[in-house]
Amino acid sequence: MAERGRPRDAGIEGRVLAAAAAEIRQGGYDALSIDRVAERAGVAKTTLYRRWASKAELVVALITNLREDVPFEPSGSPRDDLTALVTAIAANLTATPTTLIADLVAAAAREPRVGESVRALWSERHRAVTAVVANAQQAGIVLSHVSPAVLVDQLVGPLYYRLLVTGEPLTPDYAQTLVCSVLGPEEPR
Amino acid sequence: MAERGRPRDAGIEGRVLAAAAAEIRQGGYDALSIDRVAERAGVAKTTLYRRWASKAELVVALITNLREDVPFEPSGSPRDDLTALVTAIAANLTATPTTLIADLVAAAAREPRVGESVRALWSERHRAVTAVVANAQQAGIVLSHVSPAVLVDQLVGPLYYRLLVTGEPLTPDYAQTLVCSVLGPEEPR
DNA sequence: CTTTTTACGCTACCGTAGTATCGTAAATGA
DNA sequence: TCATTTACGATACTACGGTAGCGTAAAAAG
Repeated sequence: MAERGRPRDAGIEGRVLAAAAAEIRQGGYDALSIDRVAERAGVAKTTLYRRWASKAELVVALITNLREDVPFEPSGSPRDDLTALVTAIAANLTATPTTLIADLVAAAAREPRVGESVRALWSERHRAVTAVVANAQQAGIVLSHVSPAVLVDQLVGPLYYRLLVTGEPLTPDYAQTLVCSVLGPEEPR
Repeated sequence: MAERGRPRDAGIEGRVLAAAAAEIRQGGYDALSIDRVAERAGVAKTTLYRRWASKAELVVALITNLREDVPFEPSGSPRDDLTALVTAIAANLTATPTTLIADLVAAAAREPRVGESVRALWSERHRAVTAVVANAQQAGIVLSHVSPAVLVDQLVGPLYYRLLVTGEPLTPDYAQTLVCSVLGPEEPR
């Protein structure tokens, strides 16, 4: 059962990811050069490619590592929950350089493995939003007969559309408007 | 007023675009090699770069050229119009290789000039959808108080979101569901 | 100790996008 | 005719992502 050959150097992965993080932080996806990352980490390029199949996979691993899980507890008010979730996603998108997201999306479309990783990255939040929408619908707050999955697409999709296609900014205001459009106008208390 | 130096060879642009179209048609964005396009068109690479600043700009010019304007006449029924428009956009997106769209989006995020071109490409349809939504809202068919621009984002954004992020297919059914979600359930006649 | 297996570094290599330089061709203006 | 200006082709170059091959180091199995 034990490993047969020479064991992998345990420090390499961390050093490479640290070097990659330092590079990508100041210049985005394009500025991250595999040669430079390898040199900075004191590692041969071939060794780097033994761990990650492509630059895109390295970046995905990097993002996955940097990601802090935003804990989400339902507050009882679906409207507040949805607003918080959508706003958080929007904030996360604006905090990340657009070119990085775009290049990641492009890599996901090109390489199936990267696509899976990217989708796994977002599935957690996607599920959270879906759950809140489904609850709101069952509670009668959402009047639409449309399935929660579609409503989620209409909450989150516009964020990506604005970011990647129209280039318009993602203000907190906009996130709230999206929620209002799905839930209906806020009722006065 | 007349041009001063040696005039540009009028046939080059067409030959290059034809060669590029032939290459991109069988392999997408990545398969399009500038060197091969230049060789195929019988043109020096430097001449090619004198006309298009980057591979992305060449591809944008290519798409712009290939694009046929889909004429749209309002039918009087906003629901039918919206369904037709959204379905047409979805069909157009699925007909184009996803990697091509993704790479174009990535190039748009990287190079401002490409971004303008890409946005100009879609602005026409975007305006058409906006006009229909605004009319429907004024006619009282759409009950939402949300601005037409946001509703348009919620109609079109999910298409891109599915295509580029979640990877789910864009069925005609889905387009109709999006319209129903915005307009409310269809009323029986 | 010897064989086998895996990891590593190194060098060389391929195809790519894009740039720089240079000689030359084709036009205009004096 | 001659200088100027622009376009073109050709060559060489840089930096990049990614691959192949080789010698060697470190472990386990015999």
